[in-house]
Amino acid sequence: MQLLWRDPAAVPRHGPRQGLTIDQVVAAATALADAEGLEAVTMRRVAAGLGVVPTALYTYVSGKAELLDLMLDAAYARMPRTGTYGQPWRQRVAAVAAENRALFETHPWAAAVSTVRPPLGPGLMAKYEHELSALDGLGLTDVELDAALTHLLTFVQAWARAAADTRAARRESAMDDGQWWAAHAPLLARVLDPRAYPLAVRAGTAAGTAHGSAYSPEHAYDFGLRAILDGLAALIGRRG
Amino acid sequence: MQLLWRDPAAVPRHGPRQGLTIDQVVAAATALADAEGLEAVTMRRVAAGLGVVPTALYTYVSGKAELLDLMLDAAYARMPRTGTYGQPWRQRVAAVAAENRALFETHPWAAAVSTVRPPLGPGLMAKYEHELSALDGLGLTDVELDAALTHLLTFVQAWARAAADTRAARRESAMDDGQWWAAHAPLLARVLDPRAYPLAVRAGTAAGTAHGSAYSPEHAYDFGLRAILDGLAALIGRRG
DNA sequence: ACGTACAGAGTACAATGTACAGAGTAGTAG
DNA sequence: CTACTACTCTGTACATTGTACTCTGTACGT
Repeated sequence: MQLLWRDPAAVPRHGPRQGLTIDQVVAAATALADAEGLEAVTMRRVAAGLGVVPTALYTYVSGKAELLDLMLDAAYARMPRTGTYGQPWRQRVAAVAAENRALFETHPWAAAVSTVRPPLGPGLMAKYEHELSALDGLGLTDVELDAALTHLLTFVQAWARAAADTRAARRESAMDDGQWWAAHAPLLARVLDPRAYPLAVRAGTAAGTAHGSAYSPEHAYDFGLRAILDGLAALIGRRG
Repeated sequence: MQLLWRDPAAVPRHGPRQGLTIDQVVAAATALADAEGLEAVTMRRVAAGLGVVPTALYTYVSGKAELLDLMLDAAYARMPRTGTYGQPWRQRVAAVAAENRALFETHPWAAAVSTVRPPLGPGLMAKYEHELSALDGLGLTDVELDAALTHLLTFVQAWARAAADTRAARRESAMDDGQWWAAHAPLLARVLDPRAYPLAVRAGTAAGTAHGSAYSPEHAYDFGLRAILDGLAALIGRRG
């Protein structure tokens, strides 16, 4: 908490100056996560990137969990915030979703770190304030405002996790969807009886041929965002 | 894949009989995950629970990832499937959501394991077939059917993860929300200026006092499910 | 009966987060 | 100016993880 806000009451008075800054540590860890994923962020590698011994990092952060908090809040703080004042509300809300989607595309690791009881730092506060403003003036109560935003953000994060998992599965199996299907087709043909699973085979085939794979992040995002906007419209209609 | 479907072509012909069955291994791992969470599921502890040396498990599964696949498919297979034939569609869809919510309440670890390119086993197929039937007959195309179900399941899983994170945060900080707030209030009061973050402070306070904490899983579920049903209603209205 | 293919035991290794002890440094109190 | 104290950074150490490898013994097919 004190670190998140860079609380000046927390700077030490005695001893040698620190050779690095918290921001350098956070930046090094973020660069590593961007380049090689969250699992590459080990205390040893972050330290090596800074020319320092692993345990030296513990004078900057209390542990790895706190480092992740700081990374996330810093990423929030850097998010570009589209000005959408005066635009129709569906566009404003879609812009919020797009900003979060862009965050997860720049920093795929951000989707993987937890978000409940999140790092209550300046980055998150600025983000929250900005995103609430996109939903303001629709006649919702304050509680509904918060719930609607949470619902939207939950969707975008879940989508980003699914998209990242898709990429990871593709990479680690070293097959594209066609190869995967070819490898498993014999067993599946024997076992996926259309009489036992009529709807599943029908819908699965339809979705598969429409998207070229079992799961299409692109289509899921478009469908999901539209559904959420329609759901929000119903709430607004009830209130306004 | 062969293991998921218990392919009889995969049973060995020579050598000693296996002292255990795959199902015993999966059951032991599941029991461990239910009781102590996914991080307690180590090959060593699963093996110890079965009275066997860790590396003996590798004659049953090819690695930990496959074990998790088997656990998930088995959990899918055990899910009770509510018969909702003839009920209004909103009730049918809500029942699907409730079944998945119940799954994640019985097996919190299930929310944490990935779901894209999922274990295409008998449990998943039966689940998929059952859940599609709840959405059938609404005038949606097959692709929309699949997308709508995916959207709903993504929501329930994301909610379950958030709920689990909430519980975990509470446990590991060893504070309830009141204590947490009391511990951080001085700094937050200094730093959360209502003039800098007017909407955030207003909506955050409103949500916090309404739910007794920053995030209420219960409220998020009710709000989210309603929003999704409303969004689906709009799609159905457009089609039907 | 015998060789082959398998089950399970034991050992081993690299990687992780971080606790702990020691050496050196810079402010502050006397 | 000196001594103390609080601090930074280093190095070593440990428990824990998944799993590769080797070895011993077993039971089926010929």
